[in-house]
Amino acid sequence: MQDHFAHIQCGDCPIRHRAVCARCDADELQKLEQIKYYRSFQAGQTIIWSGDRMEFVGSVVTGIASLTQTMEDGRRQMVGLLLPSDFVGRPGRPTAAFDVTATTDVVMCCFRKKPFEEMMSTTPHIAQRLLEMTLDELDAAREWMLLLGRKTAREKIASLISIIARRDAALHLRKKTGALSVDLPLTREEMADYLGLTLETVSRQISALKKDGVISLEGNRHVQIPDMDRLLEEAGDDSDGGMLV
Amino acid sequence: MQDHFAHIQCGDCPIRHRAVCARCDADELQKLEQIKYYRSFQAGQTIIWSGDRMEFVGSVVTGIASLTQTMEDGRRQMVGLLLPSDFVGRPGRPTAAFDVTATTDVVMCCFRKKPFEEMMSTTPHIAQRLLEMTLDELDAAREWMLLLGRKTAREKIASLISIIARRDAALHLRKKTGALSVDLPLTREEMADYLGLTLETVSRQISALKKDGVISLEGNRHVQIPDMDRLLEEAGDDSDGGMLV
DNA sequence: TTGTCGCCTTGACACAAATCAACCCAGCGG
DNA sequence: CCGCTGGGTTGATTTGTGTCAAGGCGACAA
Repeated sequence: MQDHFAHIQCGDCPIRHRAVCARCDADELQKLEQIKYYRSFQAGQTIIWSGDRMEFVGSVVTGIASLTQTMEDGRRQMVGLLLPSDFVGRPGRPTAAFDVTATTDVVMCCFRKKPFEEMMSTTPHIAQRLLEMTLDELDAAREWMLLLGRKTAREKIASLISIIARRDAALHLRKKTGALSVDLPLTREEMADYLGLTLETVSRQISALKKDGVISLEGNRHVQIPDMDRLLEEAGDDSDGGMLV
Repeated sequence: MQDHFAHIQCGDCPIRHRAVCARCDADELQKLEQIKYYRSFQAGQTIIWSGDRMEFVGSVVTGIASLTQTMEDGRRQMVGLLLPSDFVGRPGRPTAAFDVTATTDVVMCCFRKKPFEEMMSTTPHIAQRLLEMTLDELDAAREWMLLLGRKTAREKIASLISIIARRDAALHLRKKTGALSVDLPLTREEMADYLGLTLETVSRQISALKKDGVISLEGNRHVQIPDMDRLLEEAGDDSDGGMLV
């Protein structure tokens, strides 16, 4: 990925925080150590409610969390998927704008918000780093708007699978050639909420892609991708670069 | 609006740049004056092509511009609407991610990118300001994802009208009580591209809302809103706060 | 073993929105 | 005056997804 993803490991934390980048010096890292703590959440547990006062910012260390929005009548839309190393929080904002839910068991590395914000105002490159990350998220959200507004159900499914495959590959630093396989970290219903579909349509389209040989399944969750280019073509994706989920 | 929208006028520029806020001192403003210039665009003209190298950042001064994405087969999705005072550009990024098109005649106040970025790295509050603005845009994009993924055509139209009314009211500092009226700055087709619909559906739903007395029309573009709460109810909107377009 | 539960699949049918098509109207230039 | 063009409306029909309903499968507990 691009150089702006350069990041280093933060103390004894097993993941690399993208917000705490290689530009941080030893002093800064030590300050971060002092305000950091870990929190665990069980699958299904709500990490943050929309509108809640947030007392921390942080990164996902292990597990998957999702950002969702719900209408009064129960219609739900997932607006973001948080994978390990993804940043959570809104520096400079007192409250959360969306629900954050643990999809699997989740461990988060949190920084107390107040001191983190103080660091931000004295350490200009942290604000710049966060700005870059937020711009990436904004691009991703806008890409997703194209998917939600204009793609067919089949294209939506193909897009989702290829994006998870890409993120997965980036995370595990696997090579991108040959046959890939991915574990879908979401239930059919969660995929539906992400894609603006119903779970039945998701199921049907996955079956259709399987029947047409675009993917093959092993169990319900494990997907093999014999030909990534074919999948991308099904996704209707011209831009196969840069997209974050 | 919230205090983070606090902003001051920049030199002789007729609008207030939200990125150049009250925290800027005289020195900083003078630096900005030196790197600023104006550009005009005609309605329909493309301001920036996706992928182009961008040599400036700036704000819309007058007119309306739109951020769009197009698939190879021509399907289009508008991913943002840029009204006067909205910021354009991606500090820290060399290229544009989406097409920017002038919907009406547009005047932009631009800052040369390189010196602007240099100012950013020496003036921490500008990066923080931009981070806050980008977080707002991200929230708006995510709200729009709910609209695109889960709302009906009727709800989409009602949402669009109420959002334009709100932005308009904020811009002109009108009071929000009593009957409102708004000019739709978009053609039916542009609305369709924004809402993930076809222009025929847009037209039909506007007619339906008119028939049901939720809005009334004067010409094609001018909308009166007898009862804003009724419109918000039609929009299925719980959160009537904060949303930017 | 049997029952239950969560997750998933598949079928039949309904319906909202897309598609295709005709037409209206205002503005404008010749 | 005319015809033309761009934007907008409305109708008829098709179609992609949603909705409702039944059932499969694996995990787990009694």
